[in-house]
Amino acid sequence: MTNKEKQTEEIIAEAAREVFVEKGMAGARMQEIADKAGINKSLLHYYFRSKDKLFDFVFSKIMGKIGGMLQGIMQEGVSIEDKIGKFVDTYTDLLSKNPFLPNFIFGEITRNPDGLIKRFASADIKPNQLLDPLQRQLNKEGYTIHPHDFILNLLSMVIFPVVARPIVERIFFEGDHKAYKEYLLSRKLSIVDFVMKALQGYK
Amino acid sequence: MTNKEKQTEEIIAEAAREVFVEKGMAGARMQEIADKAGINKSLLHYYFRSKDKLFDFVFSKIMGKIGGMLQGIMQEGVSIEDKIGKFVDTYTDLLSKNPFLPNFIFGEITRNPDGLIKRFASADIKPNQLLDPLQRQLNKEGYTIHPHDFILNLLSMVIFPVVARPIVERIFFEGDHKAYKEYLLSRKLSIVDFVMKALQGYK
DNA sequence: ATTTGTATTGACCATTTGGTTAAACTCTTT
DNA sequence: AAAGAGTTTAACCAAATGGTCAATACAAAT
Repeated sequence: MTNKEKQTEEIIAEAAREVFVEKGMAGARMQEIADKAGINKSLLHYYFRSKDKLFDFVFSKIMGKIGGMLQGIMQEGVSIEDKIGKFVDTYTDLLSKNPFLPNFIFGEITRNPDGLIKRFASADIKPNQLLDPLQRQLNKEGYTIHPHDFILNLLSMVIFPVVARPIVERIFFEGDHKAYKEYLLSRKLSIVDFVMKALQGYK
Repeated sequence: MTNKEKQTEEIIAEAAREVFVEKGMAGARMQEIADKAGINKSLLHYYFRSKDKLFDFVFSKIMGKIGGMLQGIMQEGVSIEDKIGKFVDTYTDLLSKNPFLPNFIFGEITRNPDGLIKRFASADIKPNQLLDPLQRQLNKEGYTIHPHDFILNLLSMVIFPVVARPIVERIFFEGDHKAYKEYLLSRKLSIVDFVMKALQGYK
């Protein structure tokens, strides 16, 4: 039945997401996905014809979700500082709950860069619709920093500490995971502060 | 002969480094390493007993090299601004020549975080010897920023744009690789500028 | 209850892949 | 040149892995 179909497909997709995100395309095993979904391996191929197809499905879904969040934040006509704050807040929470996500995304994008164009298209993400308004806004508020630098610095400071989690956790907090997570959340304020202080220098 | 042995081992290690760094542990194939080294696959196992051992050798060597560079820069008794400048310069060049390096390192460290402790020990890296002097220096020069935030922000801005290369290259430069690379180098100044401007706010 | 279409499974297959082994080659030593 | 140690190769192996297929369980419709 369609209802049952939808449910099983959902269960499989979620199991696949977890395994793919943690192990990557090459490291993921169809058997492990099947086990995690509590089904037979053949059923994976019944719903999604191949590993590639399943991966594609999972990856596109993730990209769409992330891109959508970004567009939501950036499109609102609020001040630079509020945008920064909301961006840092939203993505810090997201990454805090999905620590493997950045590594997964960048790893797979590096492995197959050509897929990016297709994915942007299918997820309906239009980068220029994010960049151009930001540039105008920076101009209008009198900041001379190039928007490429601005957005990249901001993204870096939010995402990188998650990518480098094992190192940060060990070196800064002697392996204390709780301390690391608290620090990550405390960076919400810290990053906004840092960026705003830097921006003052560009006025 | 020991001379010949050394030479072949070197060739193998270099081939293995290239393949491992680009494909990761799970994605790398012993056959591909053998091909790249221009030798028989059996010879890989003759020199390095297993894929794991070979990987371990390659990874430790890389970590040692990177850690060494970092220690070299940080230990010198120069001003904060000069340290930042030298750090950004050195690592931007390194990453520009080894674009797969960050993804590789963070991917593998995420895959096997426990190996980190062992690796730091064997590469003779002592994180506190880097952090403590920096903290004192920030204090002495009157900056109130926490050294964790400072060092993480700096690392982020240098490393992240390389990790996210395919995305940056596509969105910012419509896939123009040369433009991306030039931008990466131009960030040397841009980052130092940004960080110094931010630091002014912490005085 | 029987049929019919869908969902699910177990057994099986072909290929890939890390690894082994015995033979062959090379180079040095005597 | 013969011996011998170290180096390199081709052939092979066992396990893992993505994928197929025929058979079965299941649910709804007749």
